[in-house]
Amino acid sequence: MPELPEVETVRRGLAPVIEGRVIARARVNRPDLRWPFPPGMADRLTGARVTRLGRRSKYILADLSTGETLIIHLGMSGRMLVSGDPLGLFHHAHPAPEKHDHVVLEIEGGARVTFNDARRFGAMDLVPTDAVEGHWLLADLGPEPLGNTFDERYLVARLRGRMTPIKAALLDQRVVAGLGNIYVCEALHRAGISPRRKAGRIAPARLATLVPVIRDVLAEAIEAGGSSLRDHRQTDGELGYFQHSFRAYGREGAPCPTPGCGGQIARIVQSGRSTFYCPKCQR
DNA sequence: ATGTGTTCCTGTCCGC
DNA sequence: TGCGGACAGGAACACA
Repeated sequence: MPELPEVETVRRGLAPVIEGRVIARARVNRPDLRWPFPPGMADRLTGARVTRLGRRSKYILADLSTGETLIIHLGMSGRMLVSGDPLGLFHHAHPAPEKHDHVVLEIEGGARVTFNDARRFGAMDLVPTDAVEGHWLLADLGPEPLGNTFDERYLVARLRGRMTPIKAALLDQRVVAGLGNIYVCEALHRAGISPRRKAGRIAPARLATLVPVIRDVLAEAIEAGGSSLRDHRQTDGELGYFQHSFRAYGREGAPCPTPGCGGQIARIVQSGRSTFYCPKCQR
């Protein structure tokens, strides 16, 4: 499911279509996703202008002229597809409705934004804009990995004493917000750190190398439109293509791409989730 | 507090 | 083809 690069890709595709525009009509086709929609959500969206489309971690935040903000999480399989873009340059005419089209926003001027989420692990909520940071889903999030407060000092201090494997620590959204299974595997491979190593037992200098590596892999993935394994699509329906640049994720049995390593990518399970890494060059 | 396992839901793929 | 099981990009929740 979408991690930070996929969510940012979706935000960037959505922004030119809805930022500054009015939601002419909102429609919900079921009462809930992972949780019930907030009361009267469709009515509260209808007629509102989207003043700004932002992102925090894996959440898309649509600030509205009504003083509220629509919080959107794509869960594992959520997509936001744009159709009928009046510019006609990037987006297709309205396609036939699909199974799992749960929320549809008709934008003044003719564009349509459709939220489709087969597995329904996604979520939406609508709260006063000044309450977004304190929202229970966002309140405990750690720093943005591409932001200034995520630096070597922070990471070393934050992981001091932690006995959990570094893989699990980086998946913990309170430590750093926005990484998921793919980009944690990719970052650890690039840093040459074993995913099994206890987070608090890694030498600070080695831990510090993770910071630029995480930034790099996320930036490259955003540049590539994210990674499409099965569900992720850009807002125009196109695939992302960063999956072609994976060095470890999903490559069990393949040769390790590290120059001169000669090892083989292995798959293990850590706290119920697949980890891909090279046992030879990741120590 | 910290760490781990389970759970939500649907779709797809692989082996028999 | 059909069927069962494993697995999937998240993360809240319950429990040791």
